[in-house]
Amino acid sequence: MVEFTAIKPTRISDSVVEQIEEMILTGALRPGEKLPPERELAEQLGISRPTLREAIVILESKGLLESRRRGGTVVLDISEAGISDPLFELVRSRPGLVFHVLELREALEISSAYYAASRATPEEREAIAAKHRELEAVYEDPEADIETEARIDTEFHLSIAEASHNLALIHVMRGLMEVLQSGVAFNLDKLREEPEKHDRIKSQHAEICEAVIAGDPERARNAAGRHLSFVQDSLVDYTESRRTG
Amino acid sequence: MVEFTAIKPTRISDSVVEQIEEMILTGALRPGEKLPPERELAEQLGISRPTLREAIVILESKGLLESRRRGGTVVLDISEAGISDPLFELVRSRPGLVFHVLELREALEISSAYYAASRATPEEREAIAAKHRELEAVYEDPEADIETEARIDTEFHLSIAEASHNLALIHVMRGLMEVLQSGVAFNLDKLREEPEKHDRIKSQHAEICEAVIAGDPERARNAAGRHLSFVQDSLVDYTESRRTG
DNA sequence: GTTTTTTAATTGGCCTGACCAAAATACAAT
DNA sequence: ATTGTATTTTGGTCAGGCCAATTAAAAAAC
Repeated sequence: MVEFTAIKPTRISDSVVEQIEEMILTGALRPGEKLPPERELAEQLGISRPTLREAIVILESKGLLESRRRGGTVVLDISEAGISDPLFELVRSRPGLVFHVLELREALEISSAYYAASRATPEEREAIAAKHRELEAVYEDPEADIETEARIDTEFHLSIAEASHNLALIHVMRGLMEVLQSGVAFNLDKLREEPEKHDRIKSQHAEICEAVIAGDPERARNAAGRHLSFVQDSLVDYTESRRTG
Repeated sequence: MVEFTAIKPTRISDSVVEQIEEMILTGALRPGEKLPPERELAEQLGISRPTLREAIVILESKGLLESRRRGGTVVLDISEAGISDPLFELVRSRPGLVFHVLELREALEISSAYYAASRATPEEREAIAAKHRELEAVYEDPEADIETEARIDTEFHLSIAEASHNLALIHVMRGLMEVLQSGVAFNLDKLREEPEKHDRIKSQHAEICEAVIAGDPERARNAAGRHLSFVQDSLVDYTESRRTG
């Protein structure tokens, strides 16, 4: 008995998607270029407008096109598209989910800190301390840009996760931090611009660092919890204030 | 000078995409389930069929739905859609990582229970209670096979995660439970065969359930923590005893 | 009575044609 | 010249219809 794979009759809109996708990828359609108006293009392709629109909205959801009323449909920059993690896509398309991700991060950081305090090797403790010193240095440096600070911050937290000796935890944390940093980080960065909050974050980092290095799991866990709660609350405040005034 | 961010008038099809997407991600729409016929659904949503179709083809291109002529539109298995999770492969190749996954699960369950107790709607609380009753019934049924019990068990825990209203949490929990169930479940199932431990798990489930339904976040969090700690410890015991004797 | 064939109903795929509203342009008025 | 007002372009949406695949029911054949 031979096995046959189910065949899917190609939908007309799907082949249009492929066609335009290829034109964009090969450079036949360059970023910024404008597609013909829907009515016109539909006629050129010999299909109806609703069908063409199906293709267009798909390409739009893929981040390859953008349509504006009266403005036509333009090709976007491909370099801004990409990344396959479904979670990433989700958050990118719906910024409100940052809070979900932060809650998840809180859960993970608490565990990370706890296990790191219990299990970290002397080398790992030293690595964490080193990252923390680096972070403090960036804090003091008026020249340092916000992006560098965010990167070091992330690395500091990841170094703790790594010391937890839990591959699953590390795996998820890595993905999470990536999501938070690319495309959403601007939100978090705003926090750093408020000196008062900046200072509290600084001391929270120090506390986590000390607890982990001292090998006090309970204290590390609590410190991590406080830190993430504070970040969440601050972000809520910021979002609120921007919304209302 | 105030800064204004460009606003894009939401397209109807996009909001439908979000709506259905969320229903799938939260589990309101389960894999295999069939959507109403396009004409009917369009009427329910108060929109036209072409517009609804735009939403459907987008979801199809994302791998969340599949439409067949005459067959209707069905929800695909999200886990099969994004095969990409490396965690799965990792655990498969190294069974020792079950403990890592269990620790991660502990972190997630604690948060899930906490937020579920805070945020669950009456419907969700009832759903959780129903799953728990189902689980209790399986406990009593001497005919029930271990596999069914494991499945219901998983569903019970997932129903709590879903009530947390946190998509990121749900997303990771789903993947985790799948990893635990396929290929590693045999380990956990052994626990059920020891009557004494079985009973304790049973009462722990009851406690989590009660706390979540009562809306007591602290108690829910603690109950979840105790449960997962116990599962971990039991598994350590079992692994030890098998290794030494 | 069981199997095969025919028929009918359901449902996604596609089309035509139209109206609306946002936005850019051209034009008129101040 | 600047402001205000039509006009036109163009995406967003709707309405209703036809086609074709597929399944389920009914009829026919065995």
